Amino acid sequence: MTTCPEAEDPHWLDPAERAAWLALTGILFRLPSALDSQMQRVAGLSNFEYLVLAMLSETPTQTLRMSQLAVISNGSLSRLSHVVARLERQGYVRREQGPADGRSINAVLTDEGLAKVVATAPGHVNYVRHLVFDGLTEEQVASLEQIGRSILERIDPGAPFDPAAVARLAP
Amino acid sequence: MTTCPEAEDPHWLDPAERAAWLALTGILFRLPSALDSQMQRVAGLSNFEYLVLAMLSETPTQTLRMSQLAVISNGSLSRLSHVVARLERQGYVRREQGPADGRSINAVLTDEGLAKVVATAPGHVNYVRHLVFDGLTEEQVASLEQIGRSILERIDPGAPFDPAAVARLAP
DNA sequence: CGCTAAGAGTTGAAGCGTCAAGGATCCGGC
DNA sequence: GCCGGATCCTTGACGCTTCAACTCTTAGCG
Repeated sequence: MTTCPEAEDPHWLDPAERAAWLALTGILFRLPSALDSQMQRVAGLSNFEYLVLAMLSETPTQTLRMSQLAVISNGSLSRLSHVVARLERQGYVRREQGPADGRSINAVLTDEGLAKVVATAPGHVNYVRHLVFDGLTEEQVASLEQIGRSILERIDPGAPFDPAAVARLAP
Repeated sequence: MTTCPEAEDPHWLDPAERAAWLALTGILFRLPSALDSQMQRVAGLSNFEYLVLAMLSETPTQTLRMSQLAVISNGSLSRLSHVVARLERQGYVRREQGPADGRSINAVLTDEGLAKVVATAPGHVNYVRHLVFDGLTEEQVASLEQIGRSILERIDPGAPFDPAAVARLAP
């Protein structure tokens, strides 16, 4: 992101690319809002807060250290710190010292937090399915994955793709 | 968005869908940040601010009424109002009464605003090409458009897809 | 052993978006 | 001709994210 080609070469998008770009930016603006407002309405959570809880819930011990949690939930450490502070205030998460490294802090999902995820997840999945997958063929789903991976690889070369894979690295 | 199926039916995503969903959420989180920070760095503008200026510049008279501009730049009217206020302070945009309807306000791109777009657009397009299109085949580009349209149609049924088409409706 | 550099996490301030409220103008029925 | 509702836009407050310090800890190196 720091080094990138910005050579001025007015080489515009062709019509097919332009159409695709329009569709992509439309998604970029509208899908997060849709997810956020549904989540806010039915669970009183932001989409990112839910994601943090969900990631914790998918781990064997409901525990993840902050820096890992930040990566797999696609957020900065600073953002996560603020969010976990809020979630802790609401009783969904608890923070404790990691045993090995004196610098590390583990976020732990509380029972209430787990209950919240269990209560919220099905509706969330249904909504995602309704907005995205119900309208796509199998081939399109496969294509979407390939396209997404390609773009992600270009934004952040060598970045981990699957959150679960990152979580499994946990000590 | 107000009415949607939330019947609790724990019908999870299959592996292919899950992989696609991971890729899509990755894009949803990371692509906007990447675009925003590049735009901030090279032009001192947010991506949304740039979009507003760009939409105005593509219009024959560099003029669009606020409500239309809000739609084609994928934002709420309130957001646009704040943003145009900032852009006006910077001298890139001017606001004037629409002649026909006493309620309508036209946003007009100033000469400085046009110059800003002209200076910024090539680098932006190159960056978009670099992040997105350089990694995709023709078939994938076509597929991306279809997928995007499908999702957008489901988020907001009957919404206009092509900004240019909306702009052409301008009186 | 110190001593410096790098990593982990937190904090506070500043900026932006959303939401709810409000003022202004237009339209439709009576 | 006028009153009620709808449309267009703005405003202010609040909440969240980012950014830039800052603290505390660990690792490397002489």
